[in-house]
Amino acid sequence: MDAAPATEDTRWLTDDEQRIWRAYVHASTLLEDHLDRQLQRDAGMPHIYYGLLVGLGEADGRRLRMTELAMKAKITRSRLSHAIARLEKNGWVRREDCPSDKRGQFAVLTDEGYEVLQRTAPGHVRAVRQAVFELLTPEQQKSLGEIMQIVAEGLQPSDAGADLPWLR
Amino acid sequence: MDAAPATEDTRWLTDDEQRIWRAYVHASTLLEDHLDRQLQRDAGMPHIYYGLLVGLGEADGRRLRMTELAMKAKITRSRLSHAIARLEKNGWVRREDCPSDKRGQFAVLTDEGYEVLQRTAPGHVRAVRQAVFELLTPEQQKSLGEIMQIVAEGLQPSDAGADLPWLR
DNA sequence: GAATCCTTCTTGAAATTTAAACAATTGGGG
DNA sequence: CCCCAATTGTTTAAATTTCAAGAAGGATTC
Repeated sequence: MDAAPATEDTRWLTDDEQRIWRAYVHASTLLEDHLDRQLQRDAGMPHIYYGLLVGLGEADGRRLRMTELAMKAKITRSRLSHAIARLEKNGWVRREDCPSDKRGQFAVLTDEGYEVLQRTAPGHVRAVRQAVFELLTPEQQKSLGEIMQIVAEGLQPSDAGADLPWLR
Repeated sequence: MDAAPATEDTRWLTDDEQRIWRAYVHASTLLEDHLDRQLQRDAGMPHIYYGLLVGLGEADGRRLRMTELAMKAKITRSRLSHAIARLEKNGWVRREDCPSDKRGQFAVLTDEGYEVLQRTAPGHVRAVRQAVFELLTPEQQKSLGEIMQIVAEGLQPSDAGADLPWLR
């Protein structure tokens, strides 16, 4: 809990940058709250848990290794362990041992979990549409995608091009 | 935990919309995690708590009614109560009774809290710069601000124009 | 001024997340 | 084969958030 070097003068945010940053923080907070409530009400789980079911639903055999799922969802393995335990209690996911690696576990979407997904997906898509896409012009949508792609890449550089080390 | 009307065909997200939405979800997740870790490490508190101190620091007399602070930070009063209790233990905030409303409480930034803010703000600003502003063109920054402003307004309509009810 | 509803804030319990530590297994060198 | 570092996933406890309920003061109504 130490501090940052105050030696050199800090380059503060300009007024414009402040407005932009605050708009982002507020909007993302409100949006996440909104979607959490929508899904908690209609599907009985928070947004991140819903994302786990979606991830499994899209995977081959509706199953994924824990680590893969954690990476896909951008959460820690620890957090995933707890989340899957909860979803298992709901009967929406089950675990299976990995044959080729005795340490490994698969998280598998159950039929019941798949039904939950089918039943609740329309409402969630509608919520996202109403909160975001219906309010933005096509240009703004495109811009949002590009911006978020850049930010994500900055925080979690993908290995695209990792086989071309001389380009780095 | 009921579902949404599957009667009418759902209007799913297009491929483009999917990409945009996923980019947003991933980037915002990564960014919030990143800032939480940065502030937890350097300031000993999560991002939202830091925002509370900032809110108080900017207020007249470095104090705000609980409800005002909760609205400014976009969190529930309950969550704020717990958060302020924690910040009080740290000695960074103290509570004071409101003279004009016996139900009311002020959250007041202490000198110690102010110092924490001063000491840690440069590092936080740097983190935000590095993760966002340095990666975006001026046009993208402007666009981001506009988009987030729109989304926030959609989820939490301000009362701008509330005195012109005939316009609604 | 009494009844009633609303607002303000807190509380306690349950759910979730974080952080750190751990067991089990794998894979690579020597 | 043996040693050792890295990987995989879980577990525990502490911190935080959510949810529902409630205490207390204020505001409105009649």
